Amino acid sequence: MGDDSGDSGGGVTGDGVSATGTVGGGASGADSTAGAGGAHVTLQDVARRAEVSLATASRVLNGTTQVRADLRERVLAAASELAYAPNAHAQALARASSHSIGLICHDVSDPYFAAIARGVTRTAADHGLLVMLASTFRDPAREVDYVAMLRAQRARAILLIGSGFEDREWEHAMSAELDPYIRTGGRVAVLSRHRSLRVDTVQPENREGATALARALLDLGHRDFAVLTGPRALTTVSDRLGGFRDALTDAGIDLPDDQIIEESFTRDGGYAAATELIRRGSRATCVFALTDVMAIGALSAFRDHGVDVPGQVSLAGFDDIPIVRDLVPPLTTVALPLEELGERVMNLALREPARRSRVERITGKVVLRASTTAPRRRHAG
Amino acid sequence: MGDDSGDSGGGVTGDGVSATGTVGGGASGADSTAGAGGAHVTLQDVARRAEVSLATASRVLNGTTQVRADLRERVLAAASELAYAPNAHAQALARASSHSIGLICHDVSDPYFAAIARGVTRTAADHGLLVMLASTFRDPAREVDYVAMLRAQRARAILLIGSGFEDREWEHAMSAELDPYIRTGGRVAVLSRHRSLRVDTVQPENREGATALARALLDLGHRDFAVLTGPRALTTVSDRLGGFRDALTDAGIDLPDDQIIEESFTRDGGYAAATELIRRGSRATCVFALTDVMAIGALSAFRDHGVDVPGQVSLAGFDDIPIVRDLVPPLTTVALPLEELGERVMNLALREPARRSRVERITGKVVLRASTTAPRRRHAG
DNA sequence: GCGCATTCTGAAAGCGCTTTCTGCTACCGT
DNA sequence: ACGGTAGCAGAAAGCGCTTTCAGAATGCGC
Repeated sequence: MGDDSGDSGGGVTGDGVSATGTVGGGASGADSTAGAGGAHVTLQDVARRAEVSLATASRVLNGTTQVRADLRERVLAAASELAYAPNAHAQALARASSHSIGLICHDVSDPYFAAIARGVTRTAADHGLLVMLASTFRDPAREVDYVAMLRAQRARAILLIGSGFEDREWEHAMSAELDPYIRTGGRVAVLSRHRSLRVDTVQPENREGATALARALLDLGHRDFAVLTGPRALTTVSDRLGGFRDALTDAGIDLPDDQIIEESFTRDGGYAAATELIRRGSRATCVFALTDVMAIGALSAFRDHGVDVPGQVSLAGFDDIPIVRDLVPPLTTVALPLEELGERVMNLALREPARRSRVERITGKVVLRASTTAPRRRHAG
Repeated sequence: MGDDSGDSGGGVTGDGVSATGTVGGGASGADSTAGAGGAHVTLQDVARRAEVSLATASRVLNGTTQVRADLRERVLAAASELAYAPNAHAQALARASSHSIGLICHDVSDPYFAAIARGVTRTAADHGLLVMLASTFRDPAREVDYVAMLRAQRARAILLIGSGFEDREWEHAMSAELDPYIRTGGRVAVLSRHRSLRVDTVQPENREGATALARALLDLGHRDFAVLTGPRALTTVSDRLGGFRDALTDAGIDLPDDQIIEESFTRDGGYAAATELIRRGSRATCVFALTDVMAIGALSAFRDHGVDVPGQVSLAGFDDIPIVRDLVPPLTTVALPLEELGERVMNLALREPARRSRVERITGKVVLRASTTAPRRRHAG
């Protein structure tokens, strides 16, 4: 009875399946038991077959208490012969706790979220947790709905990965869901700034990152800038835009409103914004796209319109999603350790709740690549 | 009693929260009820507060039966005042069905899976379902474990998105989990070919797609090919490689074994494979990477080693992940409607189970882009 | 060989919800 | 005004599991 079935936590039988072979008997598989539209095998069935009580069967499968070796064997054998799978709902109900966590992001297929989700799922797996993934497709209302669903699921933790909205009504609705969840022991952690949510936070230093980027671009000699931005209501937008603008102001440089183009936070949004910029005949020598994803779209737009990057205009992004290394030219950006961000926010949610909310600040690192150079000549208006 | 709270399905209270204001009383919010580490609000609590029976409260919240208007009001009010969230586990237990589906892929952060996951989550959301996402990180054992977990969760359906493994032991272990799941009413749908799994399938025509691609490349004038491939045990690999090779063979052209480089199915795998190809001094004028993701790595490797694409060597991929439009040069590939694939596999799983497993074949479309041209000159060994 | 401490097993009470099943009230036709 | 029939509320029996509690079996010391 050494180290076998050290089955920590999960209670998943899985590994027992192939052990069936050790049971002497005939070749009768599981098929001798259940018919076509068979009902679920319950712990009761297992107990009956092993000729033990329900309690004993439960104890064996959970390793709660020591159980006499022969009974133990019988239960394990019965469970695997019947291909028993515990009903997680019944377990969750009886134990008043579940093995899943909720992850809410804007869009899984966005490389930014995908990278973070990777960190989250990996970490969750290390703890035997299952991730319930929700994509809001950038609809605030849907975000609230999902929190309600996850609350109903008694998710052990809820992770909000998307940027917060600066919107009174939304904040109110969100709090109305989150507060009772937290009050009953739910854990919440968010990535990026959420104005009014008093929860544990992993906070990329968007403002500082954008400032540092602006300085680096100023150092390259740029004086005329344009910014491709997402919806103003997102905290990420106001932080990055604010930090960038402030750095310019400090350097005595103005960022005219007509050089700030607002579009959706997507590749196509970036494409549209850059196209609009070209249409307006911008004199900017350097364009800052608030996210790499937008920058990718912008890069293609410039290429399609015969604007050379960085020859005619320099382009910078933010996030350092993996793909930007492979672009031509490789993109200057503010690097965030995305996968680690996911890992941290997961760990934060798993840690003992603190008296007051914790904030982990993550510093972005400016990475200058070939998409930015010193301005050669004015980009003719 | 018109169209308000038409609360179809979900039973999520959410929207009721702000209605609290209509109750005349004092400013006492929910805080008058629960303390700090408060217990969960149960339906019983709601019923008590509304002075109705448990059954009535349940009926109101589910819209099962008509309930007298005043009682109905009282229940709704009580629920929102208490910020009641039904316990999904208890519901799942009582109803013997749940609102979640399982999605198993290799790695969410791979654009191929991310795009498919997007289609799946969108479709799932349309049906009020929550997606439990599992990334196996390409570990077959983990894949089986996840099926066990999802089975325990009584997921309404399990979607296997990754390629199947051609491995007896794995197939056996997988069937051992899947068979009982299906037998008890679980729905399983897979994307890509799984040799021994008799389940509903959305099947991209990998073989045919690769054949068509090969023909197109032959038409361009290429005669010397190399292939960058993933692990041979994946059905996707054997199908695409097989189809490609067959087309060459039909044209009387040999694909030497040393021109087939096996690496992991990732961007870095593609990079490594292309680097190895260069090291070997290949005379291939055209390289086929079995996936776009590998092709992206290969493209960067060629660039880093000063090999011009398509000048010195043409490069083609497979899948048409969104980003390939933005590469330089844009990648020739076999386009698969990825998001639609996710949608289809989800719908397949949701449809009434059929007597025998259905197979939806999806034809890939060869898209020639700038990464392939006619061979100019032999790529010097 | 007896009493007591020590395991280990089994019976049973929930966990929070749905859903019969039963019983009531109120309304209809005549 | 009366029987009949909807229509609706409440009691209670589960759903499948965990876990206390009490009881049975084992081992020990003396």
